[in-house]
Amino acid sequence: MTKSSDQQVTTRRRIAEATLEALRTEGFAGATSRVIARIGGFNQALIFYHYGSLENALLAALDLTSEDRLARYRAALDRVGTPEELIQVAKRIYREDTESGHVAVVSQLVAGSLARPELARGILERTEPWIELCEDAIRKALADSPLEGVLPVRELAYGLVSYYLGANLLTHLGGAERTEALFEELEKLAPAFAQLMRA
Amino acid sequence: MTKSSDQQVTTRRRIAEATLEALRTEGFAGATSRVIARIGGFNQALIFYHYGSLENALLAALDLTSEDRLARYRAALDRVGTPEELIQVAKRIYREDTESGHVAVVSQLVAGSLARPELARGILERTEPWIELCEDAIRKALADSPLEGVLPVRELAYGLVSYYLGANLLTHLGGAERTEALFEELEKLAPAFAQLMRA
Amino acid sequence: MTKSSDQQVTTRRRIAEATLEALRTEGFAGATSRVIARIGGFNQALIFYHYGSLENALLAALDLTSEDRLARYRAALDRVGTPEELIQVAKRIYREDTESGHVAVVSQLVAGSLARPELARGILERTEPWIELCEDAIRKALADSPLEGVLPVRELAYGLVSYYLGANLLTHLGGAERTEALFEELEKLAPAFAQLMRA
Amino acid sequence: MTKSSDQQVTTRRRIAEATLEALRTEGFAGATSRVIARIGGFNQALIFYHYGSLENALLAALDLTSEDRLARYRAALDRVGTPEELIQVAKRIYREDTESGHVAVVSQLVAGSLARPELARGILERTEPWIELCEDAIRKALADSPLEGVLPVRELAYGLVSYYLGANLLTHLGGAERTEALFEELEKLAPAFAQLMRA
DNA sequence: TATGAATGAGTTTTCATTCAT
DNA sequence: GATGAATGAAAACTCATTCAT
Repeated sequence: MTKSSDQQVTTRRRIAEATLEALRTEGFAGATSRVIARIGGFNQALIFYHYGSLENALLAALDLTSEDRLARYRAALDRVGTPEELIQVAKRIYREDTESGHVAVVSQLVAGSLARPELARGILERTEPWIELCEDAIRKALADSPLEGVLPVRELAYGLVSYYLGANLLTHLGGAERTEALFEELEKLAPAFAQLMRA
Repeated sequence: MTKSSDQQVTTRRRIAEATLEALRTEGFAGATSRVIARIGGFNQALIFYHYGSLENALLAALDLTSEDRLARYRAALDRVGTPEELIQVAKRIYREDTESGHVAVVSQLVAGSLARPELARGILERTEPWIELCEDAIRKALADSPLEGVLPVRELAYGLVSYYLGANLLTHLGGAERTEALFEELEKLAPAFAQLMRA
Repeated sequence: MTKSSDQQVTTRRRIAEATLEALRTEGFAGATSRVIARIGGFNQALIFYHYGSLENALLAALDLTSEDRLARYRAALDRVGTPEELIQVAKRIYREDTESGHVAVVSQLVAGSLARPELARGILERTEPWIELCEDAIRKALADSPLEGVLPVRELAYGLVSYYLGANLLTHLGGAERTEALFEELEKLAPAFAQLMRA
Repeated sequence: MTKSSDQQVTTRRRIAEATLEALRTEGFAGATSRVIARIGGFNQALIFYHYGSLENALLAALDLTSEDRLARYRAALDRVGTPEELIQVAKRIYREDTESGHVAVVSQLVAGSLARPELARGILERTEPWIELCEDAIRKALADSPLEGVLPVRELAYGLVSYYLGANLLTHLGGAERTEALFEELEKLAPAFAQLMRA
């Protein structure tokens, strides 16, 4: 790899990181080229030089955080065997995501993209791997149970992703504890559910 | 009631209605004071005279649509007795909301409020009656079943509202059929679930 | 007329005048909203409030100078009887236009509109009365001569307007004396031409 | 000539050609360094390395097309003897120029240079050979006629160039047929004019 | 009560040009 | 000789809001 392409990679990444930071701290409406440039310490025009448009930079920021989270979750799911464990992992993921700001960024982008068809398309594409992740999770949890083959896995996975998005939105409106409470209750119910599944 | 206060009520309502229409047709980002004034056929400044800020007008628009829908849903739920019926009602509500544009407005507002704490607070407050509605619905569906008193009604209700919000967001990003598909599958499963409940 | 509509007229006019001044002193490329606002002593946004777009303001400026000049020329032509007088009037018009900056503005706009179809349309429309003016002039000069009915008046008029535009462009590139020289020579030839016409 | 200077010539020419193409297809306003570089398949900075500024590159493009056209027209004029033929040649030249895009480029440059004194100077210089061409043409058409020595050849030549420029501008604003119509009429009149000249 | 006019601050994007390599 | 990266300055336009009337 030559020096210049090295540098390009670095700069592109710096821009994506600044964009991510802007989304985290200022939200979608605040992630303007000016703000991103100030955060990253570079010229506004650099964003357009490297990404062509703000929207592309926003998608790059989304990729930055998503790829990292996806990898982590896949690893976590590999160690999951029972429904109880699944709920626990889901709860941990939600916490981690909330604390790291990942979900904040995702929900900001999803919400903000409502008015921008181009951006919406990019985001919809990026939803796919998450739905697949959920599918795998559900499939694993149901394996060797009487529910295997009965529940509509693909649709439930889509429902889970929908729920996550909505929960994040509400969390940001100020409903964090209530989402936590739901997890707590589900955790309590999990053993009963597991028993049911074995029957 | 004097004539002037009469007229004030009327004007306030006209503004709220124009705001609602703007949200429906142009989305949150397009619901600017200029657009609202054009739709309603009045002066931009009137919005600020009557509501003090755009955000308040947006909340008034939300109230306008919410009160109407809430009343309708309460009536629908009064006639629900079984889980099967509940699912059917939920599906019908989702369809109606989607077609009427109500959910579009709600999700636009929730999404748009992410960056505006003032607006976010107002919207969170207005979530409460919807959660209560869901609570009642769940409670009714579980009545006289072995699950009564076992499932965490309040938390599940919050989860349902979260899901609705997320589903709407994804619907607007272009995932309408998939949400429909989930409802179809749940409808098929409802009888089995009802039977389970009776055991 | 109410005060407010009075004021509106005044402000619209102030904007058009500032735009005209900007065209005169800074040329088409320099007639930006910022420059116009600085010249007129008002806010940039005011231009868009009153005219919707920069192009409309530019056309308003064109109208401002054109209407005035057209009226003047019509009056001058009313007093013209012979070809000699016509040439003299044409020469005087060219001088006045050059000195007043009218032709500078027109050629700037015509030139600048090459890249802007919307603007070009507006300008083309405004060419019509000038072509008609030339038609009248030619027709009058040929009246009762053997050339009457022989020369293609309408086409020649269009040719004259074309020439004026080109001459102005070249004048601004630095060729003023040469255009003047042509007028001088034509003036000398006019008597011979007049005599020819009577034959 | 060394290899490197050979290559330099080639590159300079490639740049000028790309600039010409940009002027032809995108107009003056669209002939930006970015566009030129894209068309030519080289780096933006190369333009400045070889020509110092965009304006110089634009002038080089003008030279490229002008030299070619000039040579062609000189050849055409060599075969012209009568006024009838002259009009025909003029008409053909106008058509060819319009179709080849040459006049588009010239008028774009003249128009665009209004606001740039440096560019204007360069373009004015390049007008000279065209005026001379017209002078030769007129002189030839008048040879051995009673008008020889009477008409102001140099001034008329300048007038013709002015007219050509203006006609091109108007053609681009949308008045192509009208310029054509003038040529048609002049063609019809040419025989009468020729006869007059012989008298 | 209602409005037209006005504005400061902001938006995304583009430009010609420079510079280190 | 050639290039990718970078930038300051500027463009047209929009916004929520204010204010005098």
